[in-house]
Amino acid sequence: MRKEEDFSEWYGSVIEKAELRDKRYPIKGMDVWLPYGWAVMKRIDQAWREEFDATGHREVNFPLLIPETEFKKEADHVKGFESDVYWVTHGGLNPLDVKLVLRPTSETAMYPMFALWIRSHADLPLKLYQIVSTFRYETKMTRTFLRVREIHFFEAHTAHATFEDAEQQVQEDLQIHERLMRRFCLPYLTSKRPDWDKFPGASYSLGADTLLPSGRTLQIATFHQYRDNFSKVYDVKYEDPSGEHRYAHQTTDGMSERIVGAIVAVHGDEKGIVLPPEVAPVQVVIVPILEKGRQEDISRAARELFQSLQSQLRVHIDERDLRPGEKFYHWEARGVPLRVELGPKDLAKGEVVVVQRTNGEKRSLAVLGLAARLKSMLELIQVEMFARAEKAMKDSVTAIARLEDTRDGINKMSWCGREECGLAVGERTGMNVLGTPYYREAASGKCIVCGEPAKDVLYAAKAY
RNA sequence: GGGGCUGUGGGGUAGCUUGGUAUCCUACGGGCUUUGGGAGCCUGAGACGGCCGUUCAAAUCGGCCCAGCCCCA
Repeated sequence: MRKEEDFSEWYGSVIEKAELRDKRYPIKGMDVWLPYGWAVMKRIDQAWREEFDATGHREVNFPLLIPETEFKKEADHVKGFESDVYWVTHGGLNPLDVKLVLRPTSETAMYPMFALWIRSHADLPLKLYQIVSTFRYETKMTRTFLRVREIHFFEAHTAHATFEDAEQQVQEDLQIHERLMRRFCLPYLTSKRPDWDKFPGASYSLGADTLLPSGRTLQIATFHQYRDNFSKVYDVKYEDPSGEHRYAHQTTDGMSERIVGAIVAVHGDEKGIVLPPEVAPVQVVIVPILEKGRQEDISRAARELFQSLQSQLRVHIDERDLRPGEKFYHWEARGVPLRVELGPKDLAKGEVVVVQRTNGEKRSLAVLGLAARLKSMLELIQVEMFARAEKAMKDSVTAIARLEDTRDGINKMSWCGREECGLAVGERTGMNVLGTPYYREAASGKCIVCGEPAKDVLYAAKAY
């Protein structure tokens, strides 16, 4: 199955072959995480924790249910979500007096508590995050990792004394993402979402979009500046040094299991998925090549090798009673970055054969000093995978001067900045307007819609 | 939001028009021989989405439900 020819079918089949998720669970949009898929997800969770812990965030865990009364306090927020949340309406057989919402995101769960926790400026900034399931009642077609009804979600929520501090937080979030996406080997474009498409309740929203091989973009992270929109509604106030009571300024930063979907889509090939070394649950798989009469010797050598590598790498030894070829296919489908083959010929020479998943290259390496060699190979693979994906994304950017010229990939155009023209881009091309580049690019020429002088660059693409 | 299509072992399918014994591939269990790219032979187990109806008899006909897919807005 070639991914360029039928991305949809390819995507589904590699997930199945790699045993990441089982989509046969009888609820639309709710797939079962299989051990290997969950292991990948946990690596990503771990990366999130490392980066956010290192920047002074603390992990919390809020209840899944939110009372309707809290949920409905912020008008724009409710409007954005009420049509696609799950409602809990009964306790046992009795209708509830106050219905409960399964969180679609946790602002309305957290902020009433923030109001209790934050008393003075000394309590700020408050920087928390959680990794939990959130729920959205998707009516459109669902797709594993990319559009689901139960979302494995990362959300960081912060509260600050001033707008400037909150802006500083957004900057920190962007830096965190720079590091995270290197680890995930996902290039992205950071856009300021147009006003009509910002997160419900936000002052402004930024989105990070990556490019999938289908030519469509996928949002893989969002950052929101709330100013005091939520704090006014949830009464999140602090006393400043002069004794004045002021509303906090808040931000959020969100990511999800879509990261896994993006990695699958961006890096996979006809053999299966290809995992970046940083997120691979197994970085090196050892396959002993047994030979009649020498099984014992070879097995022993393979186990010794396994022991010697174990403390430095995530390594697995495949001792199943299968032919080597079948094991090769098995681990390739799962995207393991390096395979180490150890057979009678290698044993005689004190070497192993190392095969790289990204390009299939084989090389013989001495067992002596192997761990260090493997580690440096993994580092190189990590860098190469990012670079290759980044090139593909950048190459897909097309500057267009007429709406009829849009094509797959990311379309770049000039815009006068008026909402009606921005909306027209979406309506007349069938594409999603991603927004204006966050890292400002000089606008030139005329607005692609009205022909007035351009004030901004606008990006648009078909999006998931 | 509107319209269309499809549900057969774990996965992929044939059979449905014209009602009667469910096909093949793959995966799976056991055994022996094998092992440097998906092994071979022997053997075993496994399915008509659910409910109701029509009928002597339903995978096949009808209704409802559930699930999945596609197209349009």
